[in-house]
Amino acid sequence: MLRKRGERAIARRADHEAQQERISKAVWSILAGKGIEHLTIRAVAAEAGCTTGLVMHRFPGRKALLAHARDLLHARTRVRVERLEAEAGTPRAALRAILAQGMALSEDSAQEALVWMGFLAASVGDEELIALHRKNNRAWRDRVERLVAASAPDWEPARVRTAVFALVGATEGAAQLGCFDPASYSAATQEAMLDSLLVAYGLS
Amino acid sequence: MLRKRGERAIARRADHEAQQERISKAVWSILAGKGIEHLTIRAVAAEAGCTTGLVMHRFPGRKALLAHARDLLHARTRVRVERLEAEAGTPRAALRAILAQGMALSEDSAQEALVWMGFLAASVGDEELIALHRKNNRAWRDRVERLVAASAPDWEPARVRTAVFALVGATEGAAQLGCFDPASYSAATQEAMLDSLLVAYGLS
DNA sequence: GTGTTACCGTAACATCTGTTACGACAACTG
DNA sequence: CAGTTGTCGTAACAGATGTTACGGTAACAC
Repeated sequence: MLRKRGERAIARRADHEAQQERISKAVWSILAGKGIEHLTIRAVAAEAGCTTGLVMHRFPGRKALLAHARDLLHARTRVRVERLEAEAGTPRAALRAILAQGMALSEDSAQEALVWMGFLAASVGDEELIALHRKNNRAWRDRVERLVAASAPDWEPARVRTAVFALVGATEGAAQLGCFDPASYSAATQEAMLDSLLVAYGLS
Repeated sequence: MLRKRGERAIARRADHEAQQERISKAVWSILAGKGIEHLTIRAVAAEAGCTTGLVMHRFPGRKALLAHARDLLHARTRVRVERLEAEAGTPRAALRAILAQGMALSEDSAQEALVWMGFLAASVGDEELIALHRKNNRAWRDRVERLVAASAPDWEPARVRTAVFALVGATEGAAQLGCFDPASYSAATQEAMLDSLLVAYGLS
């Protein structure tokens, strides 16, 4: 078995985190492929290539499964976005890059959009999951807000905030439209929309 | 019992349509309140104040339940939007009115946004329901496109289309953000965003 | 070797799910 | 008065679902 943590080999210690990650990826896969109605413990176990026993040994229950998968996806998105931001030369380039990353431009990002929507749908009527969503979403909005403020330093805060709302809302909406009707909203169409939006707000 | 259709009284004929409507309203209610995971025949029957038997007598199955509830909501939205459009003095006023109607400005419209998201989440992995979504959504987009074209007659079609995409996407995204985090995205914030968007695109 | 401990798969459990079948009841016809 | 027909509630069914419990196995300690 794997033995990782610490310099000295701690015995009989399976790599719980790696298992949680594998299981969470299975959650994403099912959420994107079959929808939340088919997200069952058994389906997750089958997708992850393990038994329902292992799933239940790693997570206390179905809700924890959803919460962890959500947090993990958020963490992954964050590092990706931070890299994009670091690689960008200017705040405006960074802004465009991270907004584009949030749309359904590729097969992968379209699937991710479906996953986010699944999490959202699962949190209806569940204050705990809604709180998770709000926290993650506010972090996202703050990031966009910071970049907009850096891109237009002379704007008043209120103007920044409405522009951020428009950008965040439009990209989120575009991702949704794009992954349910890619024929109408192709990647090129989405990018054209984003660019026109940035031009319209004077942020291009 | 009620007897409606035809000039001659057709006997023993319950008002199926009214029952379907009542049941569909129960579907909306559950979708907005508890989420799609709790949308069961029994929950719908309880919410509608009838038995599961009646639900199954009115609809061939659960999917038909969803499809009808979705179509009915679309039809209701359409008449509401058409009235708004008719009451508006100018294409630009009509455009703003119908876009505002699609956001989460009131408690009712926030619930509706949740219902739409529930339908969307339910259609993941189901080509039949996705087709329904595409049809309805394209009709919505075409309506916005017509109004944008009327508001800016000298625009090229491509420019119209990207603006429409931005408007439709932003309002859809705003509705989603608004109903999950009303503290961050109040009605006033949403309206300010819409107005700034219309100004930015030269459609105000 | 024996004992111990972590790991995790199997199987069971109670509950819930969509759906079907049957029967009772009421309204209408003749 | 039957006889017929539409209406719809009750109860059952098979399958799925989240969760729990138990047992076996392998790695380690001694």
